[in-house]
Amino acid sequence: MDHCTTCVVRNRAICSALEMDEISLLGKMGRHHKLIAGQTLIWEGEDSLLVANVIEGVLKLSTSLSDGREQIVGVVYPSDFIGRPFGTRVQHNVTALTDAHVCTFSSSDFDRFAQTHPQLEHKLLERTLTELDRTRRWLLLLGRMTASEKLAYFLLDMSQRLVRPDCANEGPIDGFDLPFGRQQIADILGLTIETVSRRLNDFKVQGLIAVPSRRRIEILDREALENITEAA
Amino acid sequence: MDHCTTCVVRNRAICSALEMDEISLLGKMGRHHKLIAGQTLIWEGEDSLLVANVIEGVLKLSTSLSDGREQIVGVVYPSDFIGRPFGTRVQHNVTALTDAHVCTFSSSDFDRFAQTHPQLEHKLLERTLTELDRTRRWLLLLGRMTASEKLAYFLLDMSQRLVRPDCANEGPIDGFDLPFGRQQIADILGLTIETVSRRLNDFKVQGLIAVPSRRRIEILDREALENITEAA
DNA sequence: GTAGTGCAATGATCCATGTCAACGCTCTAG
DNA sequence: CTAGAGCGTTGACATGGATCATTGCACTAC
Repeated sequence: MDHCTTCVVRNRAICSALEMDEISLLGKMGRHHKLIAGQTLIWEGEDSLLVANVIEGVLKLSTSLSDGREQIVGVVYPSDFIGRPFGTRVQHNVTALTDAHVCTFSSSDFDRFAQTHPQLEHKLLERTLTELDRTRRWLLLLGRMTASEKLAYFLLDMSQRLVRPDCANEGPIDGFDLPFGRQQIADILGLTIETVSRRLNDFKVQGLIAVPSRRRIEILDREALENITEAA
Repeated sequence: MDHCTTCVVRNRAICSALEMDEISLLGKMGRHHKLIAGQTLIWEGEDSLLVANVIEGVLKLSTSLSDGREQIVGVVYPSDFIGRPFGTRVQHNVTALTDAHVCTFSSSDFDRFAQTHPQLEHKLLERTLTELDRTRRWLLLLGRMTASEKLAYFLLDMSQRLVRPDCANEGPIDGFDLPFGRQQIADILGLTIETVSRRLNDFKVQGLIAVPSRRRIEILDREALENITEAA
């Protein structure tokens, strides 16, 4: 939680995300926060509007009903932005799934900065449109897919998104560690942990995947998983 | 489907949406299309990327699985934008729910225009962020709500969004005509028509709503509907 | 009027997923 | 070693919503 107005650590994530000169952006403003897995990001002050940029780690965005039912509505990775610029409050919780490092900006600082850097708005718009598309595909998943279809889609999606940054080679990988426990998978897919467990076991029995440890998944038959999502 | 390069009809919607001078935008480019209810907007050529602005009417964005299951992933109203600027293909169908009037721009024209008008990008970003928020709340609905909760939420949402443009007075209205048939309500909420029909009837019996005709809804007990969505 | 068409409502049954409860791993602390 | 906590798995059972089939109601065409 070290406040740093003159930001020593170069914010590589934000710069590479925006394809901008590092120096122009940095040392500007921004508070760096380290979060440990499970910790929720507090939008300090309750009425101070914030925007944040993920530097390291994976975080979830979630909403709940008053009786405790929870739905994860977004998962953010390094270089992604969280929050609502331009004066609207964000209305979901932000929780670290792994240890994480984020950089927050007050909404007013951010807006002021955006005005002088049209490239920022452009990049942000592109990313927001991409996120909207992703979220809309998610609607199809939640509204119309069976548990098996949801899980197959989820596993394939993860195999694309969890590509290690150090492996520059593109393309999905067949073995990966989920940043999620069973409860979180359930909260993403709109299921219960029991159903997640059972359908995952089905896949295992059918030889489509291997689960060598709690969070490790190995895809053995990608094509079969694709067939499950695409029709049924 | 009259092509109009020098656009005579002033595109009020797009201008008011952007809070820009009408003249600056118009006569630029843009093809006007009239769609009749049920008609699907064809992104002509299949590889020409388009952006569109709704001038009049209500349209749905939908995706389907190969076996016919359909999920509506967005509903757009006058002044809303459809499509993906910046060179990505849009991946859902756009269908008119009422007779509609849209104005389309080639993606390249639109992008070129956007570069010289940073306000356009700004407004577009604001709208996209709002739409993303709305879509994320929809995830909660599809993933975690029961049929009754979904319907109550839907009715309340409609009562806010279907405010006639001529009624300048803000606030939700208690009687309105849905631009949807039962099947479309089902496709929005991830239900079947039968369930929609049954739960709607429950509300009727309980005196929460009246349904004087197929598409007309009158909310009699708003508070009760709110209680249904917010907890249960 | 009748016939036909397109939706919506209702009824009977089924099944996928939720619910509740028990059990089993694995890791840590002592 | 044992105790306990935290997850994940498995089993038995309940149920909300889907499915299938029928009926009803407007509206149009003739």
